[in-house]
Amino acid sequence: MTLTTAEENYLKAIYHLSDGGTKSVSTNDVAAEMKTKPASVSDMLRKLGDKEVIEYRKYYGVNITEEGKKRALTTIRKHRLWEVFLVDKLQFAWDEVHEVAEELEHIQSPLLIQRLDSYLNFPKFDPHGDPIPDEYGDVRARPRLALNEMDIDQSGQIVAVKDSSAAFLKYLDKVGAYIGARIKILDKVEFDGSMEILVDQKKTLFMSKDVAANILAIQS
Amino acid sequence: MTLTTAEENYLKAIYHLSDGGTKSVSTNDVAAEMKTKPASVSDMLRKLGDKEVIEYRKYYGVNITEEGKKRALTTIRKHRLWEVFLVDKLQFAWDEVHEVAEELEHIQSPLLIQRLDSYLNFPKFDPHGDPIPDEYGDVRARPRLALNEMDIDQSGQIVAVKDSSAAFLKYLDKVGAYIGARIKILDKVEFDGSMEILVDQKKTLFMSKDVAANILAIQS
DNA sequence: AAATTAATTTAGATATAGCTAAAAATATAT
DNA sequence: ATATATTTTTAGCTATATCTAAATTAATTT
Ligand SMILES: [Mn+2]
Ligand SMILES: [Mn+2]
Ligand SMILES: [Mn+2]
Ligand SMILES: [Mn+2]
Repeated sequence: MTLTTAEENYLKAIYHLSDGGTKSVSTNDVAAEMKTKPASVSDMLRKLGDKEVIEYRKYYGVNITEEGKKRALTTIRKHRLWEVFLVDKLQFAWDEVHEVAEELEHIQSPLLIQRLDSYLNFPKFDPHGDPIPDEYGDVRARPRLALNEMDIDQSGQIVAVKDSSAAFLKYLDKVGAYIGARIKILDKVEFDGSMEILVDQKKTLFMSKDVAANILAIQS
Repeated sequence: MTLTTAEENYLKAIYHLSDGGTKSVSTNDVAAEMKTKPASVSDMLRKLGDKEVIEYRKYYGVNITEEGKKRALTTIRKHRLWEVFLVDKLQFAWDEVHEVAEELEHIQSPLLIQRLDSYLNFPKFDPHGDPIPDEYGDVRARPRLALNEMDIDQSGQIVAVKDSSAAFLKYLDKVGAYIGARIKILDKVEFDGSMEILVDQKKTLFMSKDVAANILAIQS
């Protein structure tokens, strides 16, 4: 059973919204994520249910099936491999890749993806620090926590961003935060949750709680 | 005015059938090329006419406009650049690239194509010897002639194939004919037009007129 | 010139993917 | 328990891209 481009996009959204298939997802949530109307989502959920990639009970939201999870992970794998290609080989900035990858992920050719993976040297993470599922859909997820969840004096390393929007990534570029940077929490303001962070043992950075919540790190 | 994927594919077909816009093209010819029905073509020609990429007079076939030519050449440029990428970087065989390129050519991102071109070192020809239009749509076409048009004792170099089907390309691989090979016509059989060709000064190759007609060379 | 054949278009389907407006079901508050 | 609010679905419409069958136009014979 093949999925159309629209169906693949919906399935990927459902996979993300359900936290990898662990929660059920509402029609309205899908509509918001897909920037479309609930009425259109209802139609699509019926179709995805017929194709057995989701379990759909009218009025009670959807759960992704094992088959659906596998399909979604294939699309996510393709999306992230293309992002690596664009950044590593074509010198795209990390804030320029998402939209193009959103198209490239729908190209149908298992050989292409296998060769691309090998050409890129089997990368494990995309330019935003998100893990790339292997060809069987296995994701080796690292334990990550948002900067605003870290305590004063804790050290770590930035490994990913939660928000991949161009606006956010450009802001990170500007202030000098990047994936791989070593960080230490210097201060947390009780009042508004804003933070002071030491980057690479030399640069001090002030950020709002909102920004901190979108930067993920591993502790060391 | 943006074109849909289907419209881009039709326009490319019309461009090829019209020999680069020099001849008008019939509905039936387009239907055959697109492996679809004349009725579907009539519908599409009306749409392409509305978008002014072709000039459409009912019952009298179509001519591609300047704007249409420009659009078609952009799609052809993208198709051929992707073919080079697949062969040069991902080790695809020249008979494996066409279908994937047929999808990749529709990815919308001028930056992507500009970067891809540069990454591939501004190739002038695709893996089948077809010229790659530059970003302004200019094609520097070499004078080429089919092997069956060459005379005994003439020498030259294979520069392209007319037929890019996997079946034909695999056959060429098997007999050892490839783009860049130096050739000399040893014999032509009057009766059926079949030929005897010397490849790279060492290997003798027998081929039917049909095969010879699909191999293009420059004389030397 | 009329008849026949070939090419092309139109009419009326189907399938996908979206929309708005109205109806229905579920959840929440009084 | 009833009323109200929220969520979700259905109905009906639009647009794209295909199809088959019927109608129309153009080209070719006789
Ligand atoms: Mn997508
Ligand atoms: Mn990413
Ligand atoms: Mn195509
Ligand atoms: Mn080619």
